Amino acid sequence: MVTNTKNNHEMKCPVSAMIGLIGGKWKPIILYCLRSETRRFGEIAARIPHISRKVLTEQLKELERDGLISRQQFNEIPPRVEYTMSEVGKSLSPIIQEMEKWGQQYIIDRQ
Amino acid sequence: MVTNTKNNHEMKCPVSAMIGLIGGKWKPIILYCLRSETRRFGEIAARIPHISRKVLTEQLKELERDGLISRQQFNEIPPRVEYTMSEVGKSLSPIIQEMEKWGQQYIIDRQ
DNA sequence: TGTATTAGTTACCATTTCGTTACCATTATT
DNA sequence: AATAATGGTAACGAAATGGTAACTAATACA
Repeated sequence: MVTNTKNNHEMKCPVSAMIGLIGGKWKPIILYCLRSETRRFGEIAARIPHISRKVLTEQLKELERDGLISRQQFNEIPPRVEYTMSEVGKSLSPIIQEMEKWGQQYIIDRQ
Repeated sequence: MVTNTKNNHEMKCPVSAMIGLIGGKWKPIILYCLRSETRRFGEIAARIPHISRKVLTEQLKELERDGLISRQQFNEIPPRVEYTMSEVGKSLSPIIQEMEKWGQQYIIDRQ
């Protein structure tokens, strides 16, 4: 999945742009994890088995950079960082739900 | 999304599955190119500048394997091969349209 | 004979993405 | 003094993806 928008073609295709935002191996699951709850870094990691911290960090950074989630850091020891869906991220929910329905049906039909 | 429950986190997330089908650098553009017309290999290549024949072949094969398009080969010289959206592919159109609308708005808002 | 045409394939390389392991800073607790 | 807790980084490598250039088969046509 190509996520950045340096390529002109991709910049002009809104569908590619959107797939770039929510695609990749882990982003759908991360967004699902945050769909209705604010969560700490460690909570997300615990709820998504097999994701490495490095990749989780990277994906969260991208999601934040792209405005889909927001990150709040508390100056405590040990550190606390909370991630929350932004309004932009929430505006995606209906489409993601439709994608989910379609994907489920597709999986069933293909079996 | 059903992925990240403890018992079946091996199971693939339907949203990821769908993104896998239509994601990547060129598939959205290919699907757009075929949305209402049957087209020959060369026509698709001509309408998508900068795509290499190798990658176009690969992506068309995957789209066909996944049931989103169908391929019809005519035994002529020089060869003729036509690609058409399948019913499954067409059933994606409403979602892709929603993605397009959302993506357009996102691009506007981010400028 | 030589060239054009179509829909690819093959070999090879570059870039992107994903994964593993070890490590860090700071404080409270033992 | 050692350890645990949290939210990361750094170094490295493997795998997936994308790109380039050369090549192919079969026939029509000049």
